[in-house]
Amino acid sequence: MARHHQDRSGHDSPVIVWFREDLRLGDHPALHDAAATGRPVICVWVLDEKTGRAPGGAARWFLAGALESLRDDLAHHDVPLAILSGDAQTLITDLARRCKAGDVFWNDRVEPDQAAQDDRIEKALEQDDIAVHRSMAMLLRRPGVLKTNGGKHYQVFGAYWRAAGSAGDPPDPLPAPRKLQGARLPHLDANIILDPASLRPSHPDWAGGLAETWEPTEDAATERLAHFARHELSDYDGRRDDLAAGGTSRLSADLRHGLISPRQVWQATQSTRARASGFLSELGWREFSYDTLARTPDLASSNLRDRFDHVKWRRAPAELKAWQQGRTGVPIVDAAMRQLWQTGWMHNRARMIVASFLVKHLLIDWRAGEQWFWDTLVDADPANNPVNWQWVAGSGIEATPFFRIFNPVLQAGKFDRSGEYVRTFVPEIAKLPDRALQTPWEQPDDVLSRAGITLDKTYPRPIVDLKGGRERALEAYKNTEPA
DNA sequence: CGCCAATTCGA
DNA sequence: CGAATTGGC
Repeated sequence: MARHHQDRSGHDSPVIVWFREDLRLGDHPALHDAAATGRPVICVWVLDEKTGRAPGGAARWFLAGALESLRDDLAHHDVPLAILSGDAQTLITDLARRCKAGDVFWNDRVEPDQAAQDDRIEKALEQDDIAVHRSMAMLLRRPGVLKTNGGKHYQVFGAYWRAAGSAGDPPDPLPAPRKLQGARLPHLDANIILDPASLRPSHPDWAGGLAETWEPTEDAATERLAHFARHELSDYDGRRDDLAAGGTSRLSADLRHGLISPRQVWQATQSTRARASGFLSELGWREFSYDTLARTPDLASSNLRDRFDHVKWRRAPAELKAWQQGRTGVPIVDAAMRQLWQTGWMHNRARMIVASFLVKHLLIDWRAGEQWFWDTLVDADPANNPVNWQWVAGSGIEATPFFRIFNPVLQAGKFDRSGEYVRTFVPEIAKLPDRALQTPWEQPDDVLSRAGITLDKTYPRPIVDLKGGRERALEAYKNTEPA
């Protein structure tokens, strides 16, 4: 525990806890340490859209609920949460001065713009003689800690994760503070107060689908983790790739916004069977992605491999739009894109299929796909999202070879064998028999008419010939090979 | 966490 | 002769 201040009159000065991507009470080092001072606590959260990457629409919807829920949870302890909007440095330093706080606690951010802002704010506060206490809670380990023997950053996930394994287990999660004492908020100008509800998108249709799918509260996230660990984890490897089975953890949005912590996930999944499964390495990819983001500020805008700067991406706005709206004419792609639009989430296997289709078959710049995911995923993550898009495009670390091009029809045969995924999200072709479902354009008229389908009217023909698109991509990617 | 075609396997 | 495996792209 660090040094504490007492104000000159001898009263306990309040301490401030600045919440960021850690919207929970459990395993929250900043809140935990603030509570341990025994002094009254004020909590604050700031939307600073000019620092880092402003959250996309679906993430804002999730944030709205998570903030309302956090405010309620803190209110049970009579601790206030100020939800503000504007320049974080101005707002935090001003709040600290005005409530005569002696200490400010936060859990560090990793995104480079935000990390730099944290450093600036720490300096500004310390000039005011306010102590800053910083912890790491959003990752199992601070970025940059694990290095190769040559002192370099790992370029290959497998090596990175092995090194992480031999570096020992991460610390156990902290309990939620049992006793918290709130302080009164000072008067806040109306123009800096943010009503979380205003973060929700105005499209009622969109918000409706999100509300049916997600419950952005710490309690629900904790419950989901426990349920996954107890009932689903043991068969994770067998079911994770089944598009319709729901065999994945679905914890991505909770992790992204910090309704649960990676250390809690780690602890919940330590059975022998769980450790042998592929699940923990998914957590590892998240660590690896943040490790990359920490030293690559332009991760979402620049190819990690320069050779990809010469790829001639197609400008094809109509095809991009068809992809976004789920009307490419390839059922498995359309099902996935509609799942994304309707629920704010897409199965991981489906993410690979639609990304490969956009970047390879349509030869459209991965950044266009990355941006669409950023806007529409409730779990849109500044590290995972660009790292995975660059992985598919081949421009990233440990990327797929340029000639690895998913055939969406074969993928559908392997991972949507029953057709349940396509039938759920592309109902207009649901009456096709299994063997015809994934390739309506290849079916004779009688099969189509029995299923009530008129190509180009009730369902489109593919916007790209799969074989031709594949060959075009191979040609375009040729010059990305190492010399 | 490839595709495809050639080749080998195995009932 | 179809399924499984292999190797180049």
